[in-house]
Amino acid sequence: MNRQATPSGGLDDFDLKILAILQRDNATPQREIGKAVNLSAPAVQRRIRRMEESGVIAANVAVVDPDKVGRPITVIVEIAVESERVDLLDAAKASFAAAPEVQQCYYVTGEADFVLVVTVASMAEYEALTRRLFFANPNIRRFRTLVAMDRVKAGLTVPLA
Amino acid sequence: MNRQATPSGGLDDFDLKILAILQRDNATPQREIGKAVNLSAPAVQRRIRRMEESGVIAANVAVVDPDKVGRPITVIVEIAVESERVDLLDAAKASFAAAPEVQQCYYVTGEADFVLVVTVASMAEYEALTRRLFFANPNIRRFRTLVAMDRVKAGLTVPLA
DNA sequence: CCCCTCGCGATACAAACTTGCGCCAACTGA
DNA sequence: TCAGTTGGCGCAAGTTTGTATCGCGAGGGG
Repeated sequence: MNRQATPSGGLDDFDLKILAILQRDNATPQREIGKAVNLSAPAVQRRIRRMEESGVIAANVAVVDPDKVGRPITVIVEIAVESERVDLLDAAKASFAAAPEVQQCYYVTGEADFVLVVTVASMAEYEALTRRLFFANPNIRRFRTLVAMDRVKAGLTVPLA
Repeated sequence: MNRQATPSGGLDDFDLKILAILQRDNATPQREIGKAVNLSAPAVQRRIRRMEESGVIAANVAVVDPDKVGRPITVIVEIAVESERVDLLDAAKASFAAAPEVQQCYYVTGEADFVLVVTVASMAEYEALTRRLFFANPNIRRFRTLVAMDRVKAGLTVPLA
């Protein structure tokens, strides 16, 4: 085991460099990655596979521009619940997670209980979503809507080392 | 022009189906995509290329699990500014966008002016970030921190049609 | 001191992508 | 109505890319 100086997760510097490249563009040929990190293509391939199997790489996806597919509106929603009973929270989580308009959902501490990032085609659609997800759930005490005027930055990139 | 019934963007049903697949897994072979949508592999390839060039597909990336690379903490930050002067807002946007810990940044209407999604390794790192991004900027009036206890759902998937 | 294990590099193979070509359908304008 | 034009599809060949196998060298433990 010569994977040296691994601060966490069993990843060495090679893995981190490969991840950084894949995070930016996962269509990069393995040979090119190998050249960039001074490793052979098969070695790169083995490391990628290992990271996919271990879940370090959770998915390989295409990022779609919401504006270009008729979904120009992003809203952030803060939600406060009545009761923090586990079953009720789980039900809320499940309903949020099941909605395709909900890109992201975080259960948080602080003045709110949930924060949602939602993509919709129109405010009418958002209004319909509020009925379906919020007003229909008696455990939701109130929610606060913040409409995004500018999507300054939107990604899932994780800083590496 | 037989691209029929295109509600927006010049995309037909084939394109949308292809997008739906690529959004879930962009390593899917084109041949397999072709079989799924009843098109030949080259046709799929042409459509993908066109969508990449037109920006419908903004990027092809690997999604990295933050937990697995030593960044277990996600926080949502709401920021209120003093002045809405354009140059000051742009400066703030630029500073947020430049920070690698900031995954997402939205400029919003409502009680807050910005919403940030931030990934950090520890609260100490977050504290350092607040100094660097918030306290160092006199135009930031106040900020509210919501620490995520559960990342219920986190993606960039856009609902299609 | 030797053996065992593990990872890397090189090569060979298989699969996927990419390109060029001919065909067909739909739109345009006379 | 009909010819011209445009744009997309499928097929097949060429090329790139990904994948498996082998042997080698470097630690670690018996």
